[in-house]
Amino acid sequence: MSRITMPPTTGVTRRSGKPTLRTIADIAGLAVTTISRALSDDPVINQETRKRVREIALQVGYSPDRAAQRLKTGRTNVIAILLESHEEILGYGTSIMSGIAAALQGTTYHLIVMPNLPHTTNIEAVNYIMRNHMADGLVMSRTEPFDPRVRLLMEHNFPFVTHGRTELSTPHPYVDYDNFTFAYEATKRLIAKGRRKPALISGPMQFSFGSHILHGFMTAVREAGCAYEIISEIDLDHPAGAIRDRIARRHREADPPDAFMCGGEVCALATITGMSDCGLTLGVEYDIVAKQTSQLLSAIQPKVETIYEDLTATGEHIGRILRKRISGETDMDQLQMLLTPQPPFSGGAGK
Amino acid sequence: MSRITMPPTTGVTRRSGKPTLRTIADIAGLAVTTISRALSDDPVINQETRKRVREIALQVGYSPDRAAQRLKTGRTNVIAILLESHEEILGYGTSIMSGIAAALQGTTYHLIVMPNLPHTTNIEAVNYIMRNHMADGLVMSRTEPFDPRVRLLMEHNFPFVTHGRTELSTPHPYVDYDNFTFAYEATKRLIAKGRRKPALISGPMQFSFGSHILHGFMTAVREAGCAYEIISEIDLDHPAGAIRDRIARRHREADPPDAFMCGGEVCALATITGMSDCGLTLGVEYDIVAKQTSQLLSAIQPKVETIYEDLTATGEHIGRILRKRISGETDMDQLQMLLTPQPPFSGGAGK
DNA sequence: GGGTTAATTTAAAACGTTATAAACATAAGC
DNA sequence: GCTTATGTTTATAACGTTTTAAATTAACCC
Repeated sequence: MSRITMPPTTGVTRRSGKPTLRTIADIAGLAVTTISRALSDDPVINQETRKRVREIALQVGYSPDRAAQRLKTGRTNVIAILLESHEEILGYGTSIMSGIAAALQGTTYHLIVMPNLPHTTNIEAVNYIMRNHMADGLVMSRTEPFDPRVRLLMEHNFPFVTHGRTELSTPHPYVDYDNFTFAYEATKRLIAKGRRKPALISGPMQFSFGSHILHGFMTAVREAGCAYEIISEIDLDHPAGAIRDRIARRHREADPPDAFMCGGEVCALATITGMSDCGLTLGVEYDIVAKQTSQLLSAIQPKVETIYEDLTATGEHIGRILRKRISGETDMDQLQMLLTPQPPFSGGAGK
Repeated sequence: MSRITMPPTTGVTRRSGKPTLRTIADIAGLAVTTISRALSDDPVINQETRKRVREIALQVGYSPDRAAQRLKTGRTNVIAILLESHEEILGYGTSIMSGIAAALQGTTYHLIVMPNLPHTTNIEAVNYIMRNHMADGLVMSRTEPFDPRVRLLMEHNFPFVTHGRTELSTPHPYVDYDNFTFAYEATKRLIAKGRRKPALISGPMQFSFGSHILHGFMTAVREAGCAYEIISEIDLDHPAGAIRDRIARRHREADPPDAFMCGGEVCALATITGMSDCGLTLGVEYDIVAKQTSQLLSAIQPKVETIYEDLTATGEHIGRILRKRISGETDMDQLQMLLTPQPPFSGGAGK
């Protein structure tokens, strides 16, 4: 019996035209292993060989098979973002995603969307992603002070970045907008305009940003020693119609506010409409300062003063930080970022 | 030399705790192949065996390794959506994505986002996705009458669904909103209110929906035999500020329009503001009919009449049709869908 | 010129799955 | 008791990559 072994199937009959490492190996007359190492620029491979292999790869239009890499290495090269349904307004989700995608541009990472469907809880989605290794890292928003998702992720040492801080004792990667300073400065502006009684339409209190806004607002009104009000029954998550009605109703009761601190553009528009229902004019009988995340409000209602939050930039930071975290960074100073509202305040970003 | 072969590594020492087919095989005392077939409910496997294997799988929390499946079968189980940067407003992208994700719920498909970064052309992104087999199917919006992306995809027989129709001679899968009927009925409403000269703020003409809107508008004004105007210099893609300024400027010139057909909520708000700059009141000196895609406009300005387009439902249809297409459906009647504006018009959906 | 070391390349195995073809019982036909 | 059929299970190979360990070549030293 002949002992001569035929070489394994040579790269002639592939199932599709797509070039693989073997294609390059056949052309270069080298082994598949060598090609693999050359392309990952392993210094153990001769400098010249590496160059030649790179050139052939470029020429045949090689790009590595993600499934094979993932199977072998256990890394998915995927970043997942948990999308919430009430983020559909004014492009919050899309802006953040564009930013993340921009930060991922030029890397091997792809962005996949895990929408939070009504009947799935958030924590289930997180569990699912971890258990099935759907991604190498995760992005979440709407963090709660003692967010159970964050706890779970940290327990499993799974890389993630939150948009928003928590109050958990163990530090974790985050990117956040300084909503305290935003609310503080916004409220001070209302008071500086000579308004007597500013009112707050707050974020939902179960989320961190809600209490940051509240805290900023309260600090400003206490410093000024003026009257204030926290509008009851509604928050930023309520539909515009509900906010509008509530504001109008409030005005018809005793001692109404004459200034509003709004955490979002929709909220500001709804407030203006509610006041207008009562015959009041913005800039005359009352003022508003709002957070701006798109170009809509300032174009429609320039009389609303705004403080800008750049969500696309936020997304870029999130993407960059998540990459750092995945590649092993543990120094929290490198993994946390607090974005300060822009001028006329303390301009620029940085922790 | 002994000819006895040791059985291949048994599933005792895995690299992680994650159960695989081998885990189940070891427990059941069957071969890996059998498990694979049993789980795919292959009738060649004994009914009882199938049941037993399913139970074990459930018990150990098995879920198949997507990378391995993908490597073996060549199918990615991924749907990609091409995201455009100007879709960031009012949650267009997020709504569509939620809808698609809902249609994908319960299947093995994941949704990945391919953002169209400024320096990448759309056609490059399509090419990239096809060449690298990044997905089994693609979703695109903002179709042009002779969309080169659609041509390319059809040439390669790559499954896709567009949001919007083309005028290409070869039919292809799409989901579209009937913008002709929308514009026609909207314009008729303006005329029915006794308005003398309706004006159109059109979509960008390079896109199919722009010309559908124009056509609907023109049909209505010609039937009525009334004066009309197509506002020059701006379209729906312009920022709210630009639309506002243009509308105000136009009003100060000769023979201004007294009614507006707006293709979007932002456009309607900008128009109202522009007119308000000239001291005019909606519902008194002029009227607007607009397309509604969120709850914002109707809450803020109930005096604007709207016709609703449900983008999440659109996304669901897109998802369902793409699945059909991927699983081999070729009957175009099953793969095309035109959504008709809701009551008081011809209500309901259907081609 | 044998022995050691360094530089470079390579063979073989493995990741978890599925497709192909073969093996194994059991029953039926004559 | 031999084939033929049928129902059920299995071994083997393959998808394209990376990792481990081994092989090959070149260079250098006494």
